[in-house]
Amino acid sequence: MNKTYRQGQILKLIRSRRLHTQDELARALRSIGIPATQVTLSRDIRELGLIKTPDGYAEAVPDSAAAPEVEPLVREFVRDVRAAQNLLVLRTPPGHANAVAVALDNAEWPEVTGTIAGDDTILIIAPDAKTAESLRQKFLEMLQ
Amino acid sequence: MNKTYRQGQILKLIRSRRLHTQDELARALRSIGIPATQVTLSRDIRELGLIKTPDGYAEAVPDSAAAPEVEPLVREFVRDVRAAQNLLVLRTPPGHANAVAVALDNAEWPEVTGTIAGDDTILIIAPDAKTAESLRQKFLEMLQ
DNA sequence: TATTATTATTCATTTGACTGAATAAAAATT
DNA sequence: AATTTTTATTCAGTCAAATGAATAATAATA
Repeated sequence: MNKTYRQGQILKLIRSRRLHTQDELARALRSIGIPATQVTLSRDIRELGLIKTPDGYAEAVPDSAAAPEVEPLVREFVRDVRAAQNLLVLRTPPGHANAVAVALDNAEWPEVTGTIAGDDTILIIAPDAKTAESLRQKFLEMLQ
Repeated sequence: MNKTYRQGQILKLIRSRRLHTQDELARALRSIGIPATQVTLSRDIRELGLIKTPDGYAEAVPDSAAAPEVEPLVREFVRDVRAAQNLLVLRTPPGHANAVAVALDNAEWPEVTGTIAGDDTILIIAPDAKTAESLRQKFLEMLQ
């Protein structure tokens, strides 16, 4: 069973009814044909940034929600990294730039003053040229 | 060595100089620290939709460029699929909707009249409700 | 056409992501 | 505080993607 879909159904379930424990959630999922153990749900809950409330599991307020990790996204989607002055230009396959930029924004690195994403290009504004270059190195290391 | 990055560097290389054979390309890559065999490059070239011209390998004109496969993207990114009348709503993690929509647009399925993508939501317009429902099934099967 | 050069495919191996069983850790309850 | 319930972690197994060696298929050239 597909992980992203399972996580989507977890979100759907906790929005529609109160689920207080991971075992309860496991049963709810099983009833819609998605088998998963408590171990897997523990991981899903962390990845989705869910929090446990007296009313059951709930989504965290946006800013504290689980931020996607930068490195896996860079490793999967970044085709090229170029520096120009204090700017960095990352290229991705078509349509993927935004996802990488979202992760970068959430990460709130000091080296990243801001980002703008198009369809296959991300512009990263760094504080200065030196930082941009070291940031470039950081990305290249992620790409090995 | 990372696949997406290697493919990005292949694009960069063929834009900057004429590379006539896959072995030539392999050598060019090796010189910038990216080891790859001819076998791997044969696959990369297909995935990138490159074409062989008298001036060496080149990118295909956009429309005939290699379209990303729908199924792997759906499997990796789609969290939920809902139908309403002749419309289908797909949900993805933040930032990934566009990539899936790009693949759907390129696929030019008869069941998909058009798509609109936001940040984490894709609206698919189908010709009619029946088609929308069968399309929903198609997606659910991809997700197993 | 025969030969050589180039590219694509098959098969086996490697690698990493995902998952579950067992269990440790933490929280809740008695 | 002791017990029970719930959650997180470790370790090992499974599976799919990525890759290369060998080789088949195709294209270019003599």
